[in-house]
Amino acid sequence: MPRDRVRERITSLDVARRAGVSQSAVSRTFTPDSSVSTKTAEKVRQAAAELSYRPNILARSLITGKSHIIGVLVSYLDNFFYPDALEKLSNTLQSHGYHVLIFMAAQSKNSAGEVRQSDNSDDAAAIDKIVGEILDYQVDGIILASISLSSTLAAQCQAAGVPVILFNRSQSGDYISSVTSDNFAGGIKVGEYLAQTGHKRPAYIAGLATASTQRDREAGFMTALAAAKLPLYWRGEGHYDYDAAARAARIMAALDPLPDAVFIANDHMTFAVMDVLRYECGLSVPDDISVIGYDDVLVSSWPAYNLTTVRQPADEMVAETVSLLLKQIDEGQSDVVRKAIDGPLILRGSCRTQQA
Amino acid sequence: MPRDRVRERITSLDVARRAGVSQSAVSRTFTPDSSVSTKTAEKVRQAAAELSYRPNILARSLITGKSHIIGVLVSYLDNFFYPDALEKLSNTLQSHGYHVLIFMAAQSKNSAGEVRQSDNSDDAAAIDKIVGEILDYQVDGIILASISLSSTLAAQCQAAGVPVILFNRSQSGDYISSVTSDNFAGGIKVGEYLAQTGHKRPAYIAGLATASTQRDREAGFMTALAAAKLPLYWRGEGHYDYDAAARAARIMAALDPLPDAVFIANDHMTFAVMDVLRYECGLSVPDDISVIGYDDVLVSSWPAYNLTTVRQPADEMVAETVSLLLKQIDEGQSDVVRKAIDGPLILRGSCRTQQA
DNA sequence: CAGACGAATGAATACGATTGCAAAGATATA
DNA sequence: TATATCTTTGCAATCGTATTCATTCGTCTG
Repeated sequence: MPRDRVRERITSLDVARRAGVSQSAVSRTFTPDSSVSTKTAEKVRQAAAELSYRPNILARSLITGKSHIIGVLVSYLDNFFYPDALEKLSNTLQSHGYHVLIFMAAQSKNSAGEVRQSDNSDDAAAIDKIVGEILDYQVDGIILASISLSSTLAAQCQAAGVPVILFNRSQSGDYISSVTSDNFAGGIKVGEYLAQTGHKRPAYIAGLATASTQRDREAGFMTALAAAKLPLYWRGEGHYDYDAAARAARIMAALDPLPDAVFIANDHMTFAVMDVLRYECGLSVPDDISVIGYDDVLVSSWPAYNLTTVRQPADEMVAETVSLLLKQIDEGQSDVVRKAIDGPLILRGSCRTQQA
Repeated sequence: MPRDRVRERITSLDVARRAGVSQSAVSRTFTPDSSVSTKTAEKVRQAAAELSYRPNILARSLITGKSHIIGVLVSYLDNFFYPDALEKLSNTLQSHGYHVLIFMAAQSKNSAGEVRQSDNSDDAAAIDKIVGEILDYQVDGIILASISLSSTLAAQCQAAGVPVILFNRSQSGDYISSVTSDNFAGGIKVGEYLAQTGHKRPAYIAGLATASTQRDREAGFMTALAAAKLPLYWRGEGHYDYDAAARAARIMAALDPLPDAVFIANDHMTFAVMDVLRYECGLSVPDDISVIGYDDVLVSSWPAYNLTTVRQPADEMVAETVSLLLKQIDEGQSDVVRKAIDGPLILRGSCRTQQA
């Protein structure tokens, strides 16, 4: 038996009538720091409970101009760093009275297993389109995770008075605030550590060419190698993609002599590399080759990989992102901030610690 | 230099003035299937573009009663099945013109590493509170991923005319629609397969006791074992938690004789079990013990685990969830549907395939 | 007890759109 | 050309709430 098609909503006016007060009184009861006597507030709460009334946030937003919604745009979630960050972002914002409207930038990988290219110019239009949709929802702020923004759209957000923060990516040209780990310093730590531990033939497998994280990590790494007078022995590209990294690893494994260490631009690719080295090539990590990754996602600490890696301090990055965003919301557009948070090199078992 | 604190919004009225038409005309231009001549529509689009005007969705929702927002409540994201499902849900809904407002039910795990208990009665109140918040946003529908709902709140959603769908969990008592894999059938497949392949001492590590997935998988497994006249050799509990599963595995590994096979209620726990067996106990999988999981998340196919497991068909589950939800939204509350989608047993290398 | 002052209240308006309605315009038919 | 029919168009009401303003109420002080 079909139920009422349209259930009429209970409004503040209904509550007002039942409580024998004005609609204003109802509104004030549910608005903090408003002038209501405890007596009428009590009557209103009583009536509201009986009718199971709850204020309509959308109507409220229309008046106040604040939706308490934050738009979060994420390109993909298969790198475990992002679900973790998203969970923390959502929880933190939730505790501040905000909520996350989530948008995905990329389709899932196509069946041919082609490299994902979420940063190229083709997709830039798609990103802009989605950011437009986000703005339609009158969000109070936008967080872009591992995604860049065209300058025209950045300007549009600015014009709309909506603060934008880049999470885990930075953009030098435009004036957008960003929060990242200190990728350059992280790269340096890896380079220095490989030099200290006596590695002689270091290799590098790069991430997505357009990503600032990739550029900075590699630049730091190369800087440290140069300081140690260690030439880079080999370089491959993995585009931050598991399958692409696996292909790069196969090429690397065919080198003679083999590199004695490889730094890979993130953990997600590193899993692919280790799998290929161990299970396709029969090599041992770290006896035949040392492996270092970047991110320190949860899986990296599992014994199957036991990965030496640079930690991205997700908690701090999220805390910083949220506090920055809320500050910009409260104070209006303020100065552009580029925060890079330092993370430690976590020593585990995938990298040889002694001179060979 | 600080910018305008409050940038005045551009409304349909501004556009109307610039285009020399009425405000209604502007609204109609942006409302499909409305009566506007192409000539005025063109003028309006032109003016809108010049002012970079976009309709305010919140205001529109207030009138139409449809927010095009779907509230999605998720308990945690560290089991890889959920980020994957969330990504697919968001993409699918996005392609239908809806967007996902995400809510997290559980805090991140506490530092003591205690078992997460997102289904117990303490948290039930928290869930209800969050669902209340979701309703405040006038969502058009709610999807609960691996979360149950109190009957009082279920009634409240029904009263509010908001359809609710349980994803990957079902609830027999109340009248809420749900979409799951066919967990009972999956359990049977595992039991039959272990029997066929000549295993004699099967063990089981359970998930969260209150979860329907746990109950159904175990029930199916036990049914198949009984049919094959195989007694269950040992049973442990892992609460769908990595660390708890690791503890269970340590207990199991101390048994003499060792079980010759273990079915674990999901892949996430299975990784913990395999890590303990291999790297703490020096056992070989599957030579010393066969291991079968449930979910077939991405990591399960990686060579490091190469897991024999029952696949949960995420694509189909998501497609079914969305189509069911949209149907209920369009047609008003309709009959309660409980969909259980069959998934295959994926044979990989973690389970012995021959008689011992 | 009169006067003053702050708190509490309700009426009215605004937020930015959609939409029913009636008038006006365009097109077709006789 | 006059009439009928179908499209366009603008006016005005509406969605559910916050908030200004004027008013009333209560309390305190001299």
